[in-house]
Amino acid sequence: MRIAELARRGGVPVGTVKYYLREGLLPPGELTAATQAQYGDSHVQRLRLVRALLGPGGLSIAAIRDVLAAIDDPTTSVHDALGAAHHALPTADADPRTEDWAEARDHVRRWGWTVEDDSPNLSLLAGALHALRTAHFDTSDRLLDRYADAAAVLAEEDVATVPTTSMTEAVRHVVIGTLLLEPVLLALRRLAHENASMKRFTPPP
Amino acid sequence: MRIAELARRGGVPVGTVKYYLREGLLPPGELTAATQAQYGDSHVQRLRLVRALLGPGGLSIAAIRDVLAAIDDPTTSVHDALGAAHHALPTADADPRTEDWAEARDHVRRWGWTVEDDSPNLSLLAGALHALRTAHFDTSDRLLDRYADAAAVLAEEDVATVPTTSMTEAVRHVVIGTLLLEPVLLALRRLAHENASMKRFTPPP
DNA sequence: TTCATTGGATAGTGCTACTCTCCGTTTGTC
DNA sequence: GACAAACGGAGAGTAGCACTATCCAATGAA
Repeated sequence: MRIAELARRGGVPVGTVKYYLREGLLPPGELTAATQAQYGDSHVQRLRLVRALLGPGGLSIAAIRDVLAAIDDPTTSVHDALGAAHHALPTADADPRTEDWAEARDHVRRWGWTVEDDSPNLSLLAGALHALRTAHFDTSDRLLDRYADAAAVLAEEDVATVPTTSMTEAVRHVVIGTLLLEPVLLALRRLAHENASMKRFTPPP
Repeated sequence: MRIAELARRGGVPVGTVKYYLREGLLPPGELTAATQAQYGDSHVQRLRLVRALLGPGGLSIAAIRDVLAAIDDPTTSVHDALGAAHHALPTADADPRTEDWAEARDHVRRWGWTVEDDSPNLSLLAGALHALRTAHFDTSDRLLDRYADAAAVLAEEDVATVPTTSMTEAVRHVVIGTLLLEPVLLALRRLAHENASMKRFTPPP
């Protein structure tokens, strides 16, 4: 197919496809002449993946480029691909202060989790906890433990369902599952809040 | 205090404070002369709240304005404040297709949750599920049920710990808890993924 | 033959969250 | 009492991002 059909099947304007090609998010098509190229189904799938990561996934163009590079690199291990996905995500702009970072690390240690010492996710947690504190919102260890328990249960499940057939598939599954299930989880939590708040604060008719 | 100290205590440049004043995110100080105003501790707290919502919270200036208006309005009920917070959040730009929306609603019904028929969170869930599908990521009902269970447990806990002393405090607690615990949950899930992936895919030394 | 479409490159747009500059006024300091 | 620094307020300007528009020569379909 040519660029117009690729754009149509991906649900985006032609100009946007050209932009993605320029930015390296889509591999170039196979040139059949100086001004003619062919695209295949793999291009359609890649385009749709880019759109999913851009929208609900909340990634930037640059972050998507990193994630795709990790997916495409045949030497990437599943664990490294997950790391690449984490590194590619929007990190806290300013590195959190040492005390916040230490607090985050202590929590993780308390739960018996093994993570990299310089994991960007530790900075993320530190930043999130710092934000709560500056907003004067008390977070008891008990509350955090519950959140950690829930996160652990979901993560175990996610990792357990990684396909072992092909490394490429495994990497794809881990990256997409990590990134695209996040908005699902947030939406579910908000809906659950709505339900719980309804039951608690509005009297039945 | 005057604007320079307010800015220092909030950790932002003076120009940014002026911008927030202009945008209505901070109430004006008390004028003591034509070019002199006094700010209090409440301004510092409000400024820090704005920064927390802007950074880890991921809200836009306009969204923050709506959330603050709900917090400040003495007639807001706790349930309405939660709704205001949800409405203020970045919603999926395009309204999801009817089939996605119906699927989301069916899931919620299956879990026995009571939510508004036109809740923006339903659109959010629909968009998130649609993104997974376009990325060719299979989501079994069983997986979704696990995520829903986890979300329900956390939401029950969150709603149960809302202070009942003062309505203003309750509204503040609900809004901040809803918005600022989201990045905490995401960070925890990523750390749990890192831990689970480490245990599963890298052999012990 | 005609005319829209193609791949490719460059420049421009709209939006957001600031940031800069300017103004006349006030304050603290010498 | 002089005077530089800081003040509140307003408007214009900036940087980054994700496109979007325009142009070009070459090509394909009618």
